[in-house]
Amino acid sequence: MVTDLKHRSQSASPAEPSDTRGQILDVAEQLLLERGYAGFSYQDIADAVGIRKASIHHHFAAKEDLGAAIVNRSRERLFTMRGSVAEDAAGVQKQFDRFLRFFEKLSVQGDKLCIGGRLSADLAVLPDAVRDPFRGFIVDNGDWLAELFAAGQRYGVFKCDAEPADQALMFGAAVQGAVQVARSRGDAEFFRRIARQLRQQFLLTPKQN
Amino acid sequence: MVTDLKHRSQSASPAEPSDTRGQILDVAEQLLLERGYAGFSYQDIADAVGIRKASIHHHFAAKEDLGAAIVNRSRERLFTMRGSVAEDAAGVQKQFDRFLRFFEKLSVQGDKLCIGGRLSADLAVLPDAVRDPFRGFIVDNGDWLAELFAAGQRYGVFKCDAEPADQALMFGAAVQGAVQVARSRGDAEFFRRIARQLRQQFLLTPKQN
DNA sequence: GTCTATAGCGGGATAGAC
DNA sequence: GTCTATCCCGCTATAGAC
Repeated sequence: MVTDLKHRSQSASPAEPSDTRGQILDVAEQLLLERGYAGFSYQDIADAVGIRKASIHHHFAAKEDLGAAIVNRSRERLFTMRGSVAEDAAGVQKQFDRFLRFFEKLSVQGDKLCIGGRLSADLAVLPDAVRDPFRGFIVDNGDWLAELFAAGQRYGVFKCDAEPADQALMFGAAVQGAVQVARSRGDAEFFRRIARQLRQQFLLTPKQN
Repeated sequence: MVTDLKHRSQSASPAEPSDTRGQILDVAEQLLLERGYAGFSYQDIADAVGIRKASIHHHFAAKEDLGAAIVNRSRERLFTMRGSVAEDAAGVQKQFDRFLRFFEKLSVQGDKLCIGGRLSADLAVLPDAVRDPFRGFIVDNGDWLAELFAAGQRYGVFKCDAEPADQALMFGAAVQGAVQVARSRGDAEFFRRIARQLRQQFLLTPKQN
């Protein structure tokens, strides 16, 4: 279950101009994904939102509170967006597709990593208050992928040549690595090539696109 | 060709106690892989080597010089370690294995990323003097993997169900992602599971191990 | 809830003695 | 080649007026 959060209403980005807390959260998340946890400052956020950096402390007393809030929001977002694993072939295939497309969009829209890849790279410089919820996020995500692959084999969507849990693990790693490779080569086309390859590798009836 | 470097003799770690420059380079590389480019300081290095931080500037005037030196050394090391792509089945299989094992060792020995994953995550906060040689490193590595997979199909080591260049891309991404996943879950066993999966996926005759 | 002002720290970098 | 001492900067965080 997802931890209960006070500010559920701000889950959907972007926040309204009147919602300062939401704006801070949105801006901080973008900066985090682009530059890493140590790579953005309250000053950067203040400039983007149009307030003074001291004011941010009113909404997030310490930076680690802000970091934890970003992680918790992502976790909640993931949870509601993907829903439970479907119980028929068409549904599973759709979820598989949506998953891939989510990362493709990230990769295309520029210089960002997904929150998983980002914080996993920052792990050594993360305060406990951020690292702990992040670990939960990672486990959540892995469990869901394993379920998806199990269902996919059951309903004849995926090839059955290995343990679904191991396939899910490899698939997750490949997607994460693909985002990175595409970014470091400065060319989103690399992500698409890898995605096509993954579809051929795992799906019994891969679509063309 | 690898750019000519003045200090080739320090390529093999660890450096002797008398070789201060080499020691700085070794320590800095470890810190970089663990914490990222912005996550380590001249002070950290000074403490580990047992000198004052001002002394480091004598060997590396600015931090970006140190960063560039680490990248260039890694590039050179990769270049000599792997050699040219073999021209027979046994040789290719051995190189494929060595490649996987290199990352497995990284993953097992603890809290580190490979230099590719590390700097690719730090890309947005990297000075040009570090980013440029790093991009060269990435391209080098991708080219070599593509050659390896082409040879592997030619000599019947790998399965032939796709363009070798695309397979190489996906393989590289999966390995990179696997290092990250294993690290963020704090369990090197995940890397081994993914590695086994990759062998089954690509090799015609995967070894048991 | 936002502001000005400032404390306190650690970063990279430099000057100059030895 | 290493040292001490110092500069200047940007960071997180706090105090207190409005």
